[in-house]
Amino acid sequence: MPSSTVENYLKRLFIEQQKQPGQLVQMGHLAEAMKVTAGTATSMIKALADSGLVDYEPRNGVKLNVQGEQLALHVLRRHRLIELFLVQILGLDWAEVHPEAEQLEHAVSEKVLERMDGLLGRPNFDPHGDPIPSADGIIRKQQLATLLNCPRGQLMKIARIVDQDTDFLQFLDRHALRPGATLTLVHLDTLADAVTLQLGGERTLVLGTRAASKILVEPA
Amino acid sequence: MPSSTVENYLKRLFIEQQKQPGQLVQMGHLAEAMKVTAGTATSMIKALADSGLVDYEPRNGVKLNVQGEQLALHVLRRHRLIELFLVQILGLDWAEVHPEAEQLEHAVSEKVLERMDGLLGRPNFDPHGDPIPSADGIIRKQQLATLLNCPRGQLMKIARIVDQDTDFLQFLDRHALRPGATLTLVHLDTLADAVTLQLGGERTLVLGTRAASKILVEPA
DNA sequence: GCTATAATTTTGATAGGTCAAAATAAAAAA
DNA sequence: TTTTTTATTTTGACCTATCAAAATTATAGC
Repeated sequence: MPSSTVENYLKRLFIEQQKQPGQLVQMGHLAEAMKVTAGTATSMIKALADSGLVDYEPRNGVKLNVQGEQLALHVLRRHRLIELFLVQILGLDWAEVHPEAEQLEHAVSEKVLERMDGLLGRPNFDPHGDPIPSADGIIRKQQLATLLNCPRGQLMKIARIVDQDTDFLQFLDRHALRPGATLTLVHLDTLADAVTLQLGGERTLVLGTRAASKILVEPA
Repeated sequence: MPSSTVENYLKRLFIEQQKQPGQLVQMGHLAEAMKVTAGTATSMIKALADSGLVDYEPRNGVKLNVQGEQLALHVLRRHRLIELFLVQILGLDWAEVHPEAEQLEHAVSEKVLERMDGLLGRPNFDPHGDPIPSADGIIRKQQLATLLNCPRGQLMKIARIVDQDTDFLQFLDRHALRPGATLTLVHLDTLADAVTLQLGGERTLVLGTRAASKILVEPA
């Protein structure tokens, strides 16, 4: 049974790999994401390689192998189902469930997870719009636009927020920018590094491109 | 923040202390209950004493001090609320929730626990009839008879089962012996070391005194 | 092609928990 | 009271996960 540390490394590797498909994850990058020193990451990755969960190319980088990826998807499933459970059943705020789920994902048994899944009606997405991997480790790839590359002047629906920082999510929430909400991209100003959004009823909002790129949308 | 190991030691100490009020808990006893070697228990207890959570008398035994007891009650509260949550909300079997709660009790935040408590309607007892300590660490002492010292021939109600072994609990469940069920003590045979019970509708059941002593009852 | 810089790996230490086995102390028996 | 048995504590070792700092290797600049 993998320790929660191992589960965290695998989950992190999966997420970093998704950001740069096909490439190896650099040690420094992983170390920073895990908030450990580079040396710690190296020794951990060597251990994971010995356990047959990752392919490690010294001085080059690391990636999950098939087995590691299955495990990572499993952890991700737990995490996301728990997030939805905390919102839907316990009424927590979607902006704050991430750290809670971070703890619980290592303590919830298969049986309990299965009950949660049933109670929630076998959901496909968590409160941030992230897809929930199926029990057999399949995750639907989404083709979503960001607020930077979506058509202008067209009504769009927020499908997903790809950031778990509570403060950022609460900021979005205060402007009613949550998955499911609709909005229109009015203007993209590359020089000012900003996008102007039309929200419901006259309200407009300007976001920097860094923030805007974290909001994924689809045609409403 | 106490580690889950520390929480487990404190909880165990509280439970063992309750069995023999006023007395110190012996190292060997504690070690056995924690399923560690005696040496491990000794060094752990010394660490707890240094942290100011227990009073330790070398070669004599150990007991929780006020601070340790508060912490233990807090852990116990988490454990028991979670057990009830698993039964009431997720529909798990009362006989099997103990090990699940054992994991979850270290991962659930105050906020989540508070939501569970609200959703369950501020309950006072867990699925085994064990009292749930209040948020400020107060636990109601119960004065309950066992099936060995309760009045004969009188209809009694099961109030509590003081054993967490899944197999034993499932055995009881198969005979509909759960908290809330009623029964009558027909006969206590000290020589045969057995009690005869009258269950609903003609059914009788004979239990050894060891098992019978784990079933606490009150007048129906 | 060399050197300066940046990233990675190694090394030596530490902390929390654990065990096996040796040492010690207390309790029971003789 | 002396011996034997039993319980407890100590010692030395191990494993996982971590860090700081030193050593190594790549990369980029010149």
